[in-house]
Amino acid sequence: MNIGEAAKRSGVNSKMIRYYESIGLTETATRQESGYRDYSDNDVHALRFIRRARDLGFSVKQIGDLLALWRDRDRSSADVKAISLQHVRDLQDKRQAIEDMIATLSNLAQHCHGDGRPDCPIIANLADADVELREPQAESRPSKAPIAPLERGHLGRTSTRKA
Amino acid sequence: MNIGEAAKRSGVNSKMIRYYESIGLTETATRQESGYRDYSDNDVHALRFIRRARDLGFSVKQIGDLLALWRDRDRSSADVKAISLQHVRDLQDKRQAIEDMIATLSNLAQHCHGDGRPDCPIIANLADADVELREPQAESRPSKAPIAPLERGHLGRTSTRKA
DNA sequence: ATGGTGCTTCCAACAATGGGAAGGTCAACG
DNA sequence: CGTTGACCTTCCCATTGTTGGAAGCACCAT
Repeated sequence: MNIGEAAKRSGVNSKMIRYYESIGLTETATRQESGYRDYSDNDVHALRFIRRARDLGFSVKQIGDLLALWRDRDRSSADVKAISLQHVRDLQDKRQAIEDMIATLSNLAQHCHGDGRPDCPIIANLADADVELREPQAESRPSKAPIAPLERGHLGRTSTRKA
Repeated sequence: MNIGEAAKRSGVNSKMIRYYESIGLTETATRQESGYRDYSDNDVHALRFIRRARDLGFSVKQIGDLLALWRDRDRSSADVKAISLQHVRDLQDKRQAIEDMIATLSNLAQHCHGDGRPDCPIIANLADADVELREPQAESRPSKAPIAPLERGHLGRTSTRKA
């Protein structure tokens, strides 16, 4: 079948199918006489495997490892589990980083009037991390908590970075 | 002061400082007679502002907006709050996506022996989403839950994508 | 003057994806 | 038969934010 059909059936679009081939994630597709790439049901199956793994947030590199294990009938399930659990830990780290950001920013936003006046604790905090927040609108809170850490370093960005 | 010193004081490295200038996020730095960029305490302040915003996961585009508001003494805090709350929503979406992945993958991993045997529900699920999991090791659970959704589409990847 | 460090610019790469141009193929239709 | 339109091919470019390097000046200390 043509690449378009394979794309439709696998849920991976043509562009990506060619890309995955180009980086060696999938085997080099056989060609029809026309020069068109030719795909079998088996190929579609592999593409679906890739798509599912991508949906689970696996990197292309990890998927390569998983594909190798998939093809290896003698693999040990421990190998697969190790990759997966490592990925789960990566995801948990990301989640934590995001949650920290949400907490800090929500806290700041909560203390921002959000009206026409220029005073804004969010801006003030970005400009100078030492600023403290005034007490919230109408809540029982110690009011003097020096807000979130937001010190230096650490992995603020969500993007995957080189380990 | 030289760029290296500004980098040290702001927590933004030289490479990034030049980059931020090149994309117009910061103003064009004045030059010393040597041709070296020259930075004032004020510039360092702005760079710190940028770093904090990056730590909170704001995109460069958003930071540009926040910087404009920072410089505008007549800004309304509502504008700042709007940007921030939108960002919080973006972060929450990301967190949700990640949590879904964690849930699915943890579930699969939990059902994987992780020993030398080749049977592995993780691989099986990637290969064919219809496979069902056998009952867990030793837990009270309905055992027949057709595992996580992981249907098609949606935003599986964590990376920021064009809206 | 010589070395080492810091600065300059420019170019490339990463990951994963999308957009588009320029051209060849195929099937269907008049 | 010819043309149209949908599909395929390769190749290049853009994205986002960051890092790496190379080649070439500037500065400071010995």
